Amino acid sequence: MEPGSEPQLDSSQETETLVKRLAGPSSGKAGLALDQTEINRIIAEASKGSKFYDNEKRKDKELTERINRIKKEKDESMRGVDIRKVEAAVDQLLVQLEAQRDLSQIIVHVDMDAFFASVELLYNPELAGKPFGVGRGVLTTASYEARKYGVRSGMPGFIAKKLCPDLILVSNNFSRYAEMSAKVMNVFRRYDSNMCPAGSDEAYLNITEYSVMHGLTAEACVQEMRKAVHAETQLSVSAGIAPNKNKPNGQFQIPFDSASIKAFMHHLSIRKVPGIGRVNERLLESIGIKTCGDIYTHRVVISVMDKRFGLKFLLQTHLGIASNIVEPHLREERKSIGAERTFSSLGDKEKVLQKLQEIAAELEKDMSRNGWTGRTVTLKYKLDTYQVFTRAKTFDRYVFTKEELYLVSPLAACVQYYYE
DNA sequence: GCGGATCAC
DNA sequence: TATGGTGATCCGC
Repeated sequence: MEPGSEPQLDSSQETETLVKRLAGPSSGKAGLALDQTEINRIIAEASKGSKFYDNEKRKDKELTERINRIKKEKDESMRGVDIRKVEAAVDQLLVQLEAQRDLSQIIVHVDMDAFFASVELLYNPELAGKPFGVGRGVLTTASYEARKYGVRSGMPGFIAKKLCPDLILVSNNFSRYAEMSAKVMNVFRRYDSNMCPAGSDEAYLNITEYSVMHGLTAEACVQEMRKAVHAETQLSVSAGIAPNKNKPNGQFQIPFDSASIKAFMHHLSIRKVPGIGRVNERLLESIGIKTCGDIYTHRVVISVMDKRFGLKFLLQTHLGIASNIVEPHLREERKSIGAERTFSSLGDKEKVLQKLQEIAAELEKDMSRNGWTGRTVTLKYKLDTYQVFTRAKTFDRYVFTKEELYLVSPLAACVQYYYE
């Protein structure tokens, strides 16, 4: 490689991935926007020069380097591999996985349409038909009119305004959302008493029993349930019906047979698979995988690098096989509880310690309300460069008071360290 | 057990 | 001018 030619290549490649990264994790998810390339350019332009931009650039560079290391690792791992033999072994595993496919359960994934925005519309009908975003600082959701401009949840308000100058911004009203969420969840529960909420606006249901008991098809059940939600809350809900929890895209029932499911998966972007985020999308793309169909094509590489890519998971994804067990999270299964806050500026050490005490007090309140406790206390702190650090300490006894959380924890020591 | 990363919502 | 909060999991020490 000529000195001078490589950096050029790197920097142009870096720009493309960086511009995409800056657009945020939920960009390009729904194809509502007119011109995603132009939108991404505007976002990148608005971000340029900020510390946030610099941090994203740093992370993008680190990821690119990681990918280059993995590519090298791949070349080394593939040397001397008996491709036919590995293919045969993987194909054998596919046969085994296919034999375990269970089409007996009717799983429904329900998702409220633009939930927070829809609730705001109920309280303020003036907003109907207008582009608006919910949330100050960072948006929690955007109306469909705003989405046409590329406005997305997780996007800072000032960038959303650049994309859509007429955008109206309204504040979050979390108590309203909680109230409406409870109403909606109660409707869902009538169709599956064991349904599993996934956040405030989503849930998984197993309606097998309900449809048998009422002599209804899955589609009829879901139709009825969606009508009930709308009648009781004026909110609309989309649903995907499948033999497992990997929802089809949008409102849709997939036929309950192996061939149809595999055909559906074939062109599905790997990014749609739960658990494959922006990073894994790039890692998989680097070995030629963009769709779930590509998994089969590249099965030998995945198999040889099983530890990095997870062969079994990807083969199941290729086949469209996923968990079909729906159960609510039990209280005892809770692993952690926390509180965090972002400050625009925090002042001196005394101010920082005071804020830490306030957060510890808030956490104590949350913990005592439900009788939660734990042995490991973790401090997470973010610098104004957006770099995030954690420091944790495990005690030989359970802690729960704010004094313990604050004083007995490593928090104070870390802040001390940062200031000295 | 610790710290960094990734992911979903 | 300016980019969130909560909880879970995995990997490599």
